[in-house]
Amino acid sequence: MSHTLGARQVQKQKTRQALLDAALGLLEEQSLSSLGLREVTRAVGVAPTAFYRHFHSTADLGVALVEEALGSLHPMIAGTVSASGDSGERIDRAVSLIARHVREHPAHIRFIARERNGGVQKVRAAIAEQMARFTAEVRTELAGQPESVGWSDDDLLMLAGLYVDQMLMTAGAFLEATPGEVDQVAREATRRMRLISIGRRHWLD
Amino acid sequence: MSHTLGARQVQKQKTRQALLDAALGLLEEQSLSSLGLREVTRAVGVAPTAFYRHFHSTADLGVALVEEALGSLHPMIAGTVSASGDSGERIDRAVSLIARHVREHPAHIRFIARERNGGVQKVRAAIAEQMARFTAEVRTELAGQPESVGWSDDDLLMLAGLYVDQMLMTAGAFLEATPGEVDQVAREATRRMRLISIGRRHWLD
DNA sequence: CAAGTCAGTGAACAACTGTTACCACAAGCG
DNA sequence: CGCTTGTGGTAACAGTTGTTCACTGACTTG
Repeated sequence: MSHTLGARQVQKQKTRQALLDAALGLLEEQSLSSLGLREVTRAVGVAPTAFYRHFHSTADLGVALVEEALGSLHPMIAGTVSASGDSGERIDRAVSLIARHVREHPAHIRFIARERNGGVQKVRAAIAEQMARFTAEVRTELAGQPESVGWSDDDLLMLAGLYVDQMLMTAGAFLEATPGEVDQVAREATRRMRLISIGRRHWLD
Repeated sequence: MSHTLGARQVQKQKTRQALLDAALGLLEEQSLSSLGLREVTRAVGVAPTAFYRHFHSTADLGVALVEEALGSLHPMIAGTVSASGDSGERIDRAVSLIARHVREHPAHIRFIARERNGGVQKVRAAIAEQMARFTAEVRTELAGQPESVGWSDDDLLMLAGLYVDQMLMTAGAFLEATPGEVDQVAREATRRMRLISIGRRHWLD
């Protein structure tokens, strides 16, 4: 979509990415509202003023982090819901996909879980918007399944929201779990999803 | 349980409560990890050093806030689950009880929702402990209901956790909702709870 | 190749932070 | 009553913060 950009832009993007990475690292032990601009630049090794070339404020950086963290989740969510097999197999597959994603990108999902109700309004809004997008995607995915005949659009959206929220909570539980607790978290999450699926099957009774 | 304590202790408790109240107010627009000790004392109108007479740090104050905020929730949760009537009536009652509690103590539940995944480890742990206690209470409450015959203890605990998490998420949704959206949030929460209840009814099939 | 653009630098600013040591003075107690 | 206890206040400390201004020098463009 864009022709090869000059060495100038490349270097700029590299610094910008370094700022994002450093911020994500620092946010493992604090919230965005306490993240200082100087703290980030110090971790990267650039002058504090360089920050302004990329972001207006740390809140702005937070919004960029939301895009980065949730952008990579779109394919996963889609793959989770549209998997083949019966209900039980799909749930197992979904839970292990979540576990893998948390293992590979812990800082990203920690950031989302933390700032979803965090102290920075713009970041909360950005996360809510992306989550609504997820929910809508899951809804259309669910709509194509045979179990969904006779469902109203509203009810499908409700079910999708329930699934999405449950996924994020499961991811958060994986994060806090010690290595020894991971299996138990997975089993609990599986049973929760199974109960929801059972509720889905009898919703129209 | 304690005999009337002297005017000394009374004044101390009053200051302590003022610090807690001021902190809760300040935390509506930021997270605990960015809350400064001086900020709190300034809001109360006492010297910064007075803070140390009551708390070691702002993290300590956060733990105290957890007790205050979740202590008042115990009776509500119990009343929610053990209400009389059929499943649908109990759900409606629970949702409106949540709505009322959010309306009356918005700062408390905002604090809990925010710091549940917040940047302060000790506060996260305190919230997790209280939530586990809630879940256990709901479990024993559920165990006494006729719908629970044949359920294993593990499955009851799973269901209780699902309910408790759903309640907190509903409370959080009420918080972010504009006055015009409140009714829609209530309806969505009701439908979610209903689906879970349906899943419960057919769990042993 | 000259001119201009712009990412990053360095110094300075006023304001703020947590923490310390020391003091004042009212309450509690022998 | 005198003595101790302990809440709260004052003053000062070394560091930190966000933001400004003028600057350098490598890249881009005409």
